[in-house]
Amino acid sequence: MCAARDRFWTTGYTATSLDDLTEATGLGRGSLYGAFGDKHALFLRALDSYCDEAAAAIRADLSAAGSPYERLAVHVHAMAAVIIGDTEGRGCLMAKSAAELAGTDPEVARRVNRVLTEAHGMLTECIGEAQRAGELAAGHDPAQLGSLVLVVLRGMEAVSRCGAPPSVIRDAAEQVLALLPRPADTAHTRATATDTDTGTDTDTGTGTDTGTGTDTG
Amino acid sequence: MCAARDRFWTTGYTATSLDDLTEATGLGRGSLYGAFGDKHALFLRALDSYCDEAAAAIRADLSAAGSPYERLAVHVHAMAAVIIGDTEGRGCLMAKSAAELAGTDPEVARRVNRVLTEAHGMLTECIGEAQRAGELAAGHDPAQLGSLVLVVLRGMEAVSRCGAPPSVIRDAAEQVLALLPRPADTAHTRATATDTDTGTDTDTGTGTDTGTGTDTG
DNA sequence: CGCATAGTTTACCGTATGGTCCATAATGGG
DNA sequence: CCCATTATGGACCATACGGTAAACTATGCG
Repeated sequence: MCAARDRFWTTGYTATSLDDLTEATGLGRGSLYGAFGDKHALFLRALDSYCDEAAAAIRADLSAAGSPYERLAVHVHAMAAVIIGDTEGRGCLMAKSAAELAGTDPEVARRVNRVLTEAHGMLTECIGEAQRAGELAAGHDPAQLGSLVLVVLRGMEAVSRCGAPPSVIRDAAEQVLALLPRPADTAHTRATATDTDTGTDTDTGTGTDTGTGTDTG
Repeated sequence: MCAARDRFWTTGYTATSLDDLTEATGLGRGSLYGAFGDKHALFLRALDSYCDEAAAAIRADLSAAGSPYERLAVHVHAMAAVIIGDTEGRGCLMAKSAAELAGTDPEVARRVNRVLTEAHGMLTECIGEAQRAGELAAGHDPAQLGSLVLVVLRGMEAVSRCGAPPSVIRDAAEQVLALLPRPADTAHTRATATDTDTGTDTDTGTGTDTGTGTDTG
């Protein structure tokens, strides 16, 4: 089924034919129908698999060792690195499926929305923890900041698909982390902390999490 | 050709058949081929039209009356309002085309990239002006902040297509504007300015620019 | 071993697809 | 008016499409 998923990922649902799928999987038509029912059901299975992995990767990043803010920064930089490293321009199956099908296929829309909602929840939780730990300023709604980070993560993927150079993606990742509000009593150290964090997290993200985040696209 | 564009916009390129196009346009097949050459050429014409309008709408927003920061805020809120108002979930033809075709069709990739690059330039220019006018803090690279705003704009569209509720889009728009760095000597008035701007710009964006931005999707 | 069941391959099906071609209609110029 | 050219509609084309059915192969049980 991984071969089928990859084919849908590269070519899109509508433009992937049954001949494409038999070729990719090495199975005959009857076998594909026997195992999966029909093209649409196979596609949903592939999408489910991808979405599960994407959610798990986010969860892993945001549950890892380190302080809440560090985890958040590692995740954002890892996502940026994955997007930048996607030199074949395949993008993200979830986003591409949403673009192609969410308006006409409620099954796709529902699956994609589930992952997005889950991601928003995890980001919000992590930001809330960072606030309680004193890494980020309290007094801002963590769900609102979570919305911003979520939108940036999705936006990096979207601009990459539109041919944006790596610098745009890297800059957006760095800037959103740098601009999250710090506690007021560290206002003077803010510039220093920003520089330190940027350097540290960029390196960590690139080296540690590229593999984990590969499937997130 | 507007009818053809709308059909491609709703259904996607591959899934829109020639029968769909003859129905939408009221023209026979021979006429469509006579006027446009083939399906792909018609699609590129539709995409060109859409991209030109999108770029013009951004230009209009960022060239309008008002201070540079106000213009930026108006644009971001207008885009958020358009996205939130897209209750049919049609999304943005440019983004959907990039998702469906940019990986396999260089003509599409080039067109989409042109608009994105142009938008980045306009945002960067506007942010630079806001810095020189003292509305935003100097000392940050305007291109980097432009990247962030661009990514947020594209990300709002992307999450909307994934079924995000209006609050996520609204919050992301408000937060990115609120978090752009202010001049250091207005740090105390920052909270006040943020509240004032949020209220003013939300209203202005909804009322003034919804129409202009409609085509941006 | 034989038999029943499940899995597989592949030819075939009816329908859909983008594009072509031709008869007809519309338009403009002499 | 007539004639030449262009535009149009729609029938038709060859090919592609998702799905089905039948023949064959593999597997497990008595």
